[in-house]
Amino acid sequence: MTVKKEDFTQLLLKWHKNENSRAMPWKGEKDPYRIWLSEVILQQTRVEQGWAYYEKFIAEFPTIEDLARAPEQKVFKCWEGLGYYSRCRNLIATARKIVGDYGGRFPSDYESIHALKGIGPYTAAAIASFAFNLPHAVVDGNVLRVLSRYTGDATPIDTTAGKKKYTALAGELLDKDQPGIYNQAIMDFGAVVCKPQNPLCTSCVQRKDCQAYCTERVGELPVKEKVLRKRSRWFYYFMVETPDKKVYIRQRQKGDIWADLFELVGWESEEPVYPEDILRGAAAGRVFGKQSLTVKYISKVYRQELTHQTIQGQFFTIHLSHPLPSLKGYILVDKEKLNEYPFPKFINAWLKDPTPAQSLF
DNA sequence: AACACGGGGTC
DNA sequence: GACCCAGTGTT
Repeated sequence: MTVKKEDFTQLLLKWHKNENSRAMPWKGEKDPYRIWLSEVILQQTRVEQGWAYYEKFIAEFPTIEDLARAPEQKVFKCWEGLGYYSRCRNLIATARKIVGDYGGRFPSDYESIHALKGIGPYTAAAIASFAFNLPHAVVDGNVLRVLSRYTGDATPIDTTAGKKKYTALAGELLDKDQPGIYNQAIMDFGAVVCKPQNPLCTSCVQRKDCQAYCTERVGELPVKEKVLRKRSRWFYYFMVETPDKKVYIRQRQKGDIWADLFELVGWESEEPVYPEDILRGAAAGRVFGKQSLTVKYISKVYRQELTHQTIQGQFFTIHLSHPLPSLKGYILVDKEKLNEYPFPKFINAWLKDPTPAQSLF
């Protein structure tokens, strides 16, 4: 499929200039630090959702030096609730690398930018074009959708072959005299006009040459190959409180969901478990031994839907008569200071509003 | 190439 | 409930 670049690109730029009123705090930004920060926040994240986080990060860490020297936990606390927490870990690592190895100055060529942690082809192209005016075309979900529809191409966008094909086309269509403007324009166009659902085809400036529109296949494009599979997980957590109002928490390790965030004492099950069985089970015995403990509350069943998982679980409030002699891997912190630690949304839902007892059999 | 990784909006 | 969002890293 060949595309007349002069048509597509010129119409796109004209639309951007005359009809695109989408405003964002980082638009037109030239500081590579701010561009980078906004792009990482926006990976797989809607502009509306990332907006407040960007403002918070800029206020808290105005420069890359501020970010590089900040305690990790403080940065994670700022990221709390945004999801995909490896982005935060890589953000910290890259800030420290740039400050340590590049004297605080962002590298200014595509390959060096791409080599940084948390920066893939999309983010590297965004930074290269927005900050350094380099001719690299961004390929995000918007671009894939726009190009698939415009060319009427049913090649799946979530395959290696598809990405390669659309990336090549994106590079051809790029206006190399103003790559930043062009990249901004095509992403806004995808978000505002060529939307996933109910695109604004009847008023679209590209409709005359849009193959999907002309052949009435807009609703069928782009094509995705992979089917989403969901897994169910159950988490049973204990707020184990000592007489002096301290509780046990630990940091989750990498390799699973919520890496680097904190969690309460607890364990996971592949199947739902009755509260009675949780408390009677061997695992509870290993944790609490013969210690006399009081179960103050058992929460309702909390549930959270994620893209690839359904999380369910319950929270037990336990009061100890004496602190446990040792609880390997856990730290003991003041209950009042729990809000200084980043927790998954699932746990925060209960921490912020602990539902009182169900039955205390 | 396939899969894991959050949370939220829209229909 | 299904799909998608200014994707990246690991295996």
